[in-house]
Amino acid sequence: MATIQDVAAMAGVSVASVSRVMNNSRAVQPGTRERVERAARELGYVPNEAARSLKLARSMLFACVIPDVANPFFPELVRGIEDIAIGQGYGTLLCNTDNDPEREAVYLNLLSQRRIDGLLMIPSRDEQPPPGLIQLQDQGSPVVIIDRFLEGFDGDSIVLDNERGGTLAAEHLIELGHRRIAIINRRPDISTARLRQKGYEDALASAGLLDRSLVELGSYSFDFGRDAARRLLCTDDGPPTAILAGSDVLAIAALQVAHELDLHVPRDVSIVGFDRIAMSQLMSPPLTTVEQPMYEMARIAADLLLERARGERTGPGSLRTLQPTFHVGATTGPPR
Amino acid sequence: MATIQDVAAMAGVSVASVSRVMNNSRAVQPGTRERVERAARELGYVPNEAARSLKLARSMLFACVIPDVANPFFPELVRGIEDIAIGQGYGTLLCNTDNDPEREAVYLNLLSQRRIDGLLMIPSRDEQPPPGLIQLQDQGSPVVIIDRFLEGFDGDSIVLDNERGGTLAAEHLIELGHRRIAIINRRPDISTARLRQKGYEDALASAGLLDRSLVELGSYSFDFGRDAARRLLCTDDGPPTAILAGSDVLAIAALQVAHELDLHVPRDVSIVGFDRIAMSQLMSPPLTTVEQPMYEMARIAADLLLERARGERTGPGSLRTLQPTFHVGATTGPPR
DNA sequence: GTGAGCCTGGAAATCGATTACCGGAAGCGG
DNA sequence: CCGCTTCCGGTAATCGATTTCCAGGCTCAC
Repeated sequence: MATIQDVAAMAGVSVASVSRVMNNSRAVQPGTRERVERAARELGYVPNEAARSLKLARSMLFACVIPDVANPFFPELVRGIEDIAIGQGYGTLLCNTDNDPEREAVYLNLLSQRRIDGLLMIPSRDEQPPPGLIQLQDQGSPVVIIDRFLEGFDGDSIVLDNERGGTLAAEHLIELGHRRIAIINRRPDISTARLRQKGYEDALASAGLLDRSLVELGSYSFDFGRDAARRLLCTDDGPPTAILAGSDVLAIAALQVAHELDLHVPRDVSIVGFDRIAMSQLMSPPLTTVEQPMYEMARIAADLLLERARGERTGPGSLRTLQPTFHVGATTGPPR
Repeated sequence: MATIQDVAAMAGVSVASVSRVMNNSRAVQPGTRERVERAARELGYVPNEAARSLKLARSMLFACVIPDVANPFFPELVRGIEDIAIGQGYGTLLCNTDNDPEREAVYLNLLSQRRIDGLLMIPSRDEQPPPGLIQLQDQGSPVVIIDRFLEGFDGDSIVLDNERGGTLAAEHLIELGHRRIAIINRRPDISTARLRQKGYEDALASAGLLDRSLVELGSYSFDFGRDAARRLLCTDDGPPTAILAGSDVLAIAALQVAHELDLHVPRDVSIVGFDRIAMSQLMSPPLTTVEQPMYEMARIAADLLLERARGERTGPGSLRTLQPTFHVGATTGPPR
């Protein structure tokens, strides 16, 4: 591997000149520049980023800590940050936590060692920042928490107005004339589920339609969605005419169950999702759902990280709340 | 930020001892170890990975270069390599090329600078290795090409027996009694499409069923799938009773079109996909498809990278071909 | 008692870049 | 022609770790 020394020797100049040519950091005589560039080319010189990082005390690395890239909800987020990062010469480290605090801790430690210049994270828990996060912040790495609300976190956050999203979804069904509206949602252990639930319940309650026997709380998993939908739809005493699902994955599970029971959607049962993952629009029929603009959120986050990494932005963290957009697809209609 | 010097000073020992304690690289008196560990803890010392990388001439970094994480086909791959990598203390850099050779080149250059210890890649073209790839290999970074066959590449490759997969899919439909079988596939500009196509055509031809007017070649995109399916199914002169789709995304598009045309699947038309992406099994009905075990392929690739990175494996590249598994879902049945 | 061998710890070189500082040459106004 | 500034190149310190080499002390067998 050719080093800056080799290039300097071949070009007959000092390493300082080579560095200046490579980084355009100071004026250099055209002749010198020419010789350096030729030497670099001939030797196939590629600057060693580890050495640069060490000297410059920055890694040119962002990290994205999320539960699981294979979950259809997250890839857009990764794309968003990655697109911005590469445009500015930053690499992006991907970390899947599986919502496991231990695995998360391992990653945060790894990122600490690497002195990353920015972290975009969806925390596995939302009670309090994990120790690794605090450490990273103490080191001076900017952190943006996205999607979930993290209790006691001191940094930038970007979230969706989940409560409003829940309200929009519920009101849509109420306006269509539904009276028996079920809810399938994750148990309220994370902020997104909690707030969406509040949105649903408040809207239903103020229309006098809240029926606790039609509420199924569990996880965001496909399997829970299937189980819950089966319980709701297989009942004898009047199944619901509509289902509010706390995520698109839950909605898709419900849709599958409806198909299996030979129920027509939306004639026999209306279904509303939440998130608007890409997949929800590729299905047939396309899902009525509340959009959470993940790509956009990631871009905003990446810009925040950049500004802080460059010192263009200082001071306390900010909380930015985006408004959801409601999209009427083909899985909702008036009840029979 | 505390450095190894600070820890040494606080513990009253030399930096060598601190390093030895942190890395367990040589015996150290229990008393010394104790003092070092206490000092490290109190100072919140985190070793600087850039300095280690520089000295040790290794980055503890793998990279994964793929077209797009947001494409449902790739996340499993990323998960696979990431799971192995973190288990061995390696980080994973994610690079989305969008199949754009220029963006790919930018990334390969970035990875060169970082002296990554291993690269798992799906090349944007398969004619010949891009210059950046050669450079990376010259640097000594092991490279594994996955999924596609890269002409003239000198390294390890892992591919599926796509031709066999195509044959399996076609034979399934032939055995069910279909006579008018259409094909929707990507144009044969990359090896996967080419070989799958060959598998389809050979099987159909040897049954005397190949009908070129029922072959639609374009891209793997959802939109092309819709257009092609519409052309095939909206015709007056006897639409096909079955469709072989070159990917699950194309199959899902065809399924959507069939629904829109009020055609029942599989009664009116059978559909077979390829890849078995997670989504294909969440739909209703679940897709009949050829499985390409992406997670498994990624794990094998990661193991190869590790072995080469550690010098446990040397010598010329190998080509490993995995056999596809055929899964009968609910989108195929006998023709009417 | 003594030399060989082991154990432990420290001093210093090293990895490959960046850049502060220095100095010589050239330009230039008076 | 002199002194000041500007331009450009080089020398060497520096970032924060690892590791080689060396030395002192101890054990132990003979």
